[in-house]
Amino acid sequence: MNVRISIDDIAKIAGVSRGTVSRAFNERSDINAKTREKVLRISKKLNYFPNPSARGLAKGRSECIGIVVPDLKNPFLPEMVSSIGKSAEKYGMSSLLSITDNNIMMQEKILVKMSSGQVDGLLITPCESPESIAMLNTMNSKLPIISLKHFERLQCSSVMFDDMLGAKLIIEHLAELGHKKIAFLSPTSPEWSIKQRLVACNDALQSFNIGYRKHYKLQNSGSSHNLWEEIKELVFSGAEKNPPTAIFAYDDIIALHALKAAESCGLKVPDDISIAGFDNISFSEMAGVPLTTVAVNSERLGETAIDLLMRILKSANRHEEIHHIMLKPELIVRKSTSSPVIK
Amino acid sequence: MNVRISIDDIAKIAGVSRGTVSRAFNERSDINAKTREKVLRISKKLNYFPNPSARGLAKGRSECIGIVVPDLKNPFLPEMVSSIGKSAEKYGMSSLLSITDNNIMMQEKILVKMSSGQVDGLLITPCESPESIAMLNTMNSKLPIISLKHFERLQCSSVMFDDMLGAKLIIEHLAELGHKKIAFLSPTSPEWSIKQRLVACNDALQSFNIGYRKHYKLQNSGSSHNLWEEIKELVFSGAEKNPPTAIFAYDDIIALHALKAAESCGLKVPDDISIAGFDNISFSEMAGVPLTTVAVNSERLGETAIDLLMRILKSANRHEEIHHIMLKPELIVRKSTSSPVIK
DNA sequence: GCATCTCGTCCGCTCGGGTTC
DNA sequence: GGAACCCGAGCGGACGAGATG
Repeated sequence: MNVRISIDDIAKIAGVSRGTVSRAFNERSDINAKTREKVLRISKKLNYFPNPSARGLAKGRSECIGIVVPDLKNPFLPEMVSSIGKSAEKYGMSSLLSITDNNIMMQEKILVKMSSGQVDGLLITPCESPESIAMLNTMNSKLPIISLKHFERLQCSSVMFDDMLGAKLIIEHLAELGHKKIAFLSPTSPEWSIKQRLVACNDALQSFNIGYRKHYKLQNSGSSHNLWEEIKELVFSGAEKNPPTAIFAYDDIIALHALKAAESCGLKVPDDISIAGFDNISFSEMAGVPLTTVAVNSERLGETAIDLLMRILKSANRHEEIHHIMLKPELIVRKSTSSPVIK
Repeated sequence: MNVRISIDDIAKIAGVSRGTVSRAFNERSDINAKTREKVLRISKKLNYFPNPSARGLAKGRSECIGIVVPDLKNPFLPEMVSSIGKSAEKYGMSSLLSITDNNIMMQEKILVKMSSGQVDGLLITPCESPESIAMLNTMNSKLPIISLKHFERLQCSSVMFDDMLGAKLIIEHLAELGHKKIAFLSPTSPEWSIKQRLVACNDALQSFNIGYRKHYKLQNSGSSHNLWEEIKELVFSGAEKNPPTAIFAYDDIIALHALKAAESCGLKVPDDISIAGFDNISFSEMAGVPLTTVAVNSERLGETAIDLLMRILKSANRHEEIHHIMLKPELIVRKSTSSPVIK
């Protein structure tokens, strides 16, 4: 019943030695095409596949890549994970997924385990703490690591979307529509990408000679259920004396909440206020008012990251290579932005 | 630089034998607490963790569970995957994720590899084909498999939400609101769960003496971008002579598209038409009109599935055990349903 | 000499019998 | 006679030197 079939069984049935079966599965040249075919045919019939643990031990690599993310709440992340997984599969690599919940201890535990030979390389959306960055810098000499965000002082390769360019595209779009009062709406947390987008915002506003600078900071984290109520309070309450005519939200989730907040106050989007997001998650297209946003092709992100990782893994002097790849985002104009209505 | 530290290094530094280091990492009793602590302290300092491949080979198990899903598009799936991953982590198990894209060949390839010792157990949302089911039935004798859906003739354990009860709750809710014309809106595919919900629908309608039976079948698959346009055509076009006053959508995604379709035709939800979904994905709460739906707690699903898998793995006669666990869903009434307005 | 195959060693660890105090 | 530890075999496969034709 539970007999696990091994390389010896296949060898015996095929009438060859263990080594030959091994060669059949390892794309080595010193094996007759007919023999290989025969071995593979028999293996397939018996659902045999070389034991990955034994293989990993003998080869010194696991043929497995690690994916470490804080959560899968923002739809952008599952899209990315899915694309990473499928790209890895193309190289014959399996994917080990771990969720850190943004907990540094958890991340550390996972990284130690993964770097002990469980995976050959690592794609990570890291926690943003000095300890976390220090640890990644250390690990990177043992294990190729690709960060899916970038931070100051992070010394490993990264693949990410160009935050600054994305923000610039949005601000330019809004400014060109004639908006003079554009606010940025983001979580409070000191995330690198928030900082980047804010800087790009201000730069762009300056280049349009717009002096209005408002940065609304949300207390609740990104996926909180009543985020829109907080936004309502923060942005659309009567307390705001000089309200913006356009809002650039840090991401689509926040933009969608802003949309709901505006509508719940009787405001029409985009007539009364324009709203733009970032990420182009699938729901942004089918919101009540389809969202203007910046598209970051998560498919391409995953593919690029895996391609880079595989290139690094094949490279002899992998430790000297650090690549930073910035993917260009694209402006997607939908219905949630328009010229401000003069009243 | 790239020196991989091994059990022997730790043993040497700690002044003990390899076996003792091993015992420290394996919760075995025959080791002095002080010795264990010392070994673990040294290991931690050097970021040492026993090589999982070597461990897997020696132990005959990988301490890894496999998660196989068609995709991560419907937000329900990432939620489930995330919860599975975190629950597995609690047992010290890593999670190997694979995306099949609903491709049977891909699923087969993945299953063969995983069952070759890559994972100790498997959670899967399987492709619905006879070959797929046959393969799972075969594999189940080699590897504990838990299906996250149930089908006829599937002979392995399953953990899932009670489709029929969920559908019943929705129909009862709508009927009690006074609806007499309730339509079911689902994809065309012959999925088991669609069939289940349809049957439960009809049963419930019958028990309320409602003769109106309309089943709208969508051609596009669940996550298509212009699904709402298809719904508009199918349900809200003038062609429909006897339109329903309430729609029960197969899942929240479809319900949200239906919402958009209705609104794009100038219909008010719920005044002109009630709409209900299934799954309670996070967006259903913050849609323009918050969605009445059936909540299936994905956290609990993941946890239950892993608990069951671990129980099976520990059980001596695992091959004789087949468990089917049905989780009870819960009705969530929001704003998208109300009594029909008499005109 | 070349294509193809066999054989023995080793990968890093776990496990349990044997040993020590 | 335990508690705590050492030691050697073996897990399944990769690999390369040597054998065979």
